[in-house]
Amino acid sequence: MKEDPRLIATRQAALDAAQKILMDEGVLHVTHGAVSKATGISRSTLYRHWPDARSLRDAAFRRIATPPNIPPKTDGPLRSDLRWLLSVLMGALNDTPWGQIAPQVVAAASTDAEARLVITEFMKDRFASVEAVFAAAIDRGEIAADVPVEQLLELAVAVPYFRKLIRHEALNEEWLDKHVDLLCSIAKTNSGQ
Amino acid sequence: MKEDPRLIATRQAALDAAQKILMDEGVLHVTHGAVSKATGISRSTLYRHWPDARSLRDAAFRRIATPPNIPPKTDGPLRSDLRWLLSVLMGALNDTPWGQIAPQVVAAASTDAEARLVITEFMKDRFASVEAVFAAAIDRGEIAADVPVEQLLELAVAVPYFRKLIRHEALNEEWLDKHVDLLCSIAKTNSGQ
DNA sequence: TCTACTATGCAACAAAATGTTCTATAGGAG
DNA sequence: CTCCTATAGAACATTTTGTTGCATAGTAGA
Repeated sequence: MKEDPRLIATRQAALDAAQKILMDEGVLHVTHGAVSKATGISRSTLYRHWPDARSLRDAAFRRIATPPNIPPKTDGPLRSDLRWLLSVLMGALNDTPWGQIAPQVVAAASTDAEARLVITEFMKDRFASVEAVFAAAIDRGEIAADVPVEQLLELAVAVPYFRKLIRHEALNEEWLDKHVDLLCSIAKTNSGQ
Repeated sequence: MKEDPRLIATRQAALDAAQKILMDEGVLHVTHGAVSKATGISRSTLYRHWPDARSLRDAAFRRIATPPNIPPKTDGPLRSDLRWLLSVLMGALNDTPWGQIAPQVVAAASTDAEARLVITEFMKDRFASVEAVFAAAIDRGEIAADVPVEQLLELAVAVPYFRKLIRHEALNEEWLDKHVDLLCSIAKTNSGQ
């Protein structure tokens, strides 16, 4: 049995609006009333879909926070693979809802286990991708087997997040080049410690 | 003319409670009603001090977000100076209200110019401290003059914040040692690029 | 097309949170 | 002791939040 198309349409329109409100005005303003006014959907219908304010906010979070699962390239030289992957991450932070919403999720995570789960899952994927790139480089003998991969992973991902979420500075091609340069340089000189 | 001691006492007690609520339950629960119930101060008095919910929350934020201004040590070897400074930062993130509240400030910053200002000011101080450490090391000839200091600064600060705020992982002595090791190693091998 | 089902809109309602205003009281300053 | 002012408390208006019943309209299936 298929779902009633009206359910789907309502949910979609409501979450679209909730997402926009979340990004533009912050989590405080994501309410049934605000979504109703933005969409024309009646409050009672919204309450039927999401029984209270919290479930509505959670739904908005979860919808945005679904990560685009990106399989890493591991064929080129390390520099090329790394640049491609971080370029995708940069694009996601700059141009997708996730980039705008991440700060709110981060904050929610400090008091909400659900949001914390969203983040750790998301990060696990990120780290796995970057790790695959380094592992391939080690397999190819391009970098030593004993480079501190864990730390490199963290550097690779921490810096773009820090710049974007905390410092509110631009992530652009120029920065990306420098960042990749530094990572490669570390990977190639920091073995055997 | 001095301020009425009752004003001071009320403000302090109220903000103490607001701070605790902010950390324990999140910004959503910082309300005049909640603070009144927690402190015994009447709602009307609280409204006299902070005319609306937003100003109360802002006050709670600003009170916590005041950074402890830490002058860096620049006399020892680089490794020692760096470790001392990052150890203080680690301590602040682990054990002070700032560490618990930072995620909320980060989130607020995405829609609130005031919060954004708090963060950038705070970060400017952090960066200046770390920069002083590197500059001293360059003066002593301990590291080359052309190491990419800007990037090193960012690495030094980004990683602890990322671990704490986003990954919710522990900052401990073991991690600190590794982090400082890596930073020194980068500083000493990455000149002239 | 006809029928049974169900999601929606709407209005009325209850409950709680959010602000406002007034008055009596108590603490602090000179 | 006296004036000033901050607070407590209650009464009140307003907005937000959540609930319920009912008429309407869209959907699926025969």
